[in-house]
Amino acid sequence: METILIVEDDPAMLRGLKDNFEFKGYRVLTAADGETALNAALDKKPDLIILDIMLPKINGYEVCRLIRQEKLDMPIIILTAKGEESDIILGLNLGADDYVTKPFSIKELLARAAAFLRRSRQTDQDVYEFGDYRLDIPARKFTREAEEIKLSPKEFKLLELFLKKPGRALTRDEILNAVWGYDCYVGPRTIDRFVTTLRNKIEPDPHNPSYIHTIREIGYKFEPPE
Amino acid sequence: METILIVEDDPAMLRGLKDNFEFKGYRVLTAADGETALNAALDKKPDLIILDIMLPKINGYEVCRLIRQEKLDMPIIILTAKGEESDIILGLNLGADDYVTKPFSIKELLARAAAFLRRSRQTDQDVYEFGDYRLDIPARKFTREAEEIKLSPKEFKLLELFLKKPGRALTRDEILNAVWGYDCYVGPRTIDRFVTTLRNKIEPDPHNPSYIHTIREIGYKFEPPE
DNA sequence: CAAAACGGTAACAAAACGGTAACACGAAAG
DNA sequence: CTTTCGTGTTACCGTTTTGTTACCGTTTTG
Repeated sequence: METILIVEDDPAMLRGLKDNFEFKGYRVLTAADGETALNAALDKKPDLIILDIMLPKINGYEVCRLIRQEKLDMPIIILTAKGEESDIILGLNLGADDYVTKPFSIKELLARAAAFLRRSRQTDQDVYEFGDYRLDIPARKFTREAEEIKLSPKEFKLLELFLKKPGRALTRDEILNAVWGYDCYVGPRTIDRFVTTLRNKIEPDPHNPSYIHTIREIGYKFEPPE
Repeated sequence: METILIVEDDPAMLRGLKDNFEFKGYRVLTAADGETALNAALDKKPDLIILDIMLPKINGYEVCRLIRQEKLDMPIIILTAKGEESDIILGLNLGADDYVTKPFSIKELLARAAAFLRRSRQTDQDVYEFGDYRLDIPARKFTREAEEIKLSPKEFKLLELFLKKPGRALTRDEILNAVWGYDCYVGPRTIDRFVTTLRNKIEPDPHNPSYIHTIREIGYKFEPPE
C-alpha cells in the first residue's frame, strides 16, 4: 500500500486531508510542523509528500530543501496560499514537483497525487529477465541463454504484460485491455489459447506451469523464479 | 552553451521551469503562446524545445507540426495534461520526440532533457562499417571491399538510419519520419519496397536476410554481424 | 455422486501482413 | 527531345498469425 505524508499545521485541515486520502486507500502519516515532517520523511520514506508552506519551526521550503539534500526523491506537492507566485517558483526551485494553491479542491489534490503515484509506480524497463530468459523490448527479442525464441506480436505483448506485472493475478479483462486493446471484442477463449502457446515456448513442463499460473475464475499470474 | 526553449502559458510554472533549467546551466528562452514560440524556434534555433500543448493562439500540436515543416529537427518534449494515449500518439506523429504528462516531476523532465541533449551532442559518426561494407556519410558513398555500390538518395538515408540505430526495432513511423520527413504522407507499402531494394543490394541471400530483419506489425531491425 | 463450470488444447479457416513484380509519373541527364 | 533514373502505388501471392470451435479432463457446486 502506498504511504503519503501530509504536513499541515491547521488541525482541521489536516484532519480533512487525512480522512480523504485514507478513504482512497492510502496509508497516511501526518506531521504538524517542519521538524516532525522531516523526521517522518527520512524515517518512513513515504511515496509522496503533501507539504504546506506555512509551518512552525522549520518552514515548508526548508523541509523541501532538506529532504532533497538527503537524496530522497519522492514527489512533493506543495500547498501555497493563493496567488503567491513567488512561493511557487521558490518551491519548484527547492525540489518540489507540483503546487496547489489554497483554497483548493480536494478532488484536484487527490487527482494530482494519484497521477504522481501512478507515474512512479510504472518505471518501464527496457529489458526484463527471469531465469535464463531475457526479453529485450527495444530490440523486440526474446532469448534463452543467447538462443532466440520467436514470438508472434500478440505473444510478445502478452509476455511483456506478464513481466511488467510480476506476481500479480491479472484478470481476463486486464489482459484483454492491455494486449488486444479497449475496443476489441474477441471470444472468451482466445486468451487461453495464447497462454497455451506461450507456455509451450517458455515452460519446462507446459502441463505443470512454473511461470504462468492459472487463477481459476480470474485469469493468469506470472511468477518469476526465486 | 545549450539553449532550451520553454513554451508554457502558466507564468508560475514557466518561471519554475526556467529557474530549474538555468540552474542546470542551460540558456533558457521562454514563450507563453504558440506564435511567440514558433518565431523563437525559427529565429533562435534552440537545441531543445519543451512544449506545453494547451496554448493560446496556436496549440502545441500545431507548433510542433510547423516546426517540423520548417525542417528543424531539434528534439521536442511535449507536456500534456491528458494522459490519453491518442494525444500522445498524435504528438509523436507530428514530430515530437518524447512526452511528459502533467503533473510531472521536475527531476524527470530535467533528466529527459539532459538525455536528449547528450544524444544530440555526440556528433554522429562520419563512417559506418559492418561486415565488408562501409558507408561513408560525408562522401555519400557505399562500398563493399573497395567496390562501390550505388544507392539512390532514399536508399542511402534508409541505410544510414539503420546503421545509426543498430539492433533496435524501428517502427514504420520512425522510419517514415527519419527518411521521408514528418509531414510526408506516402503509402504504407513504400517502406517495404525500399527495404526490398536495399536487401537486394546488401544481403547475400535477400530471401533470408541476415542484416535487415522484418519485425512483423512493427517495422524493421538492422542487426550488424557479431 | 452427478451436473455444471471452467480451463487446456488440437484443428481449422479466415484475416492480416509483408515480399515483390509491374507500372506510372515526373525529374534529371544525355 | 529522348532516355534514364528515382520514386511511389498497386495488385497478386505466399506465409504467418489469429480467433473460433469442439472435445476433453479437472475442479467446483448442489
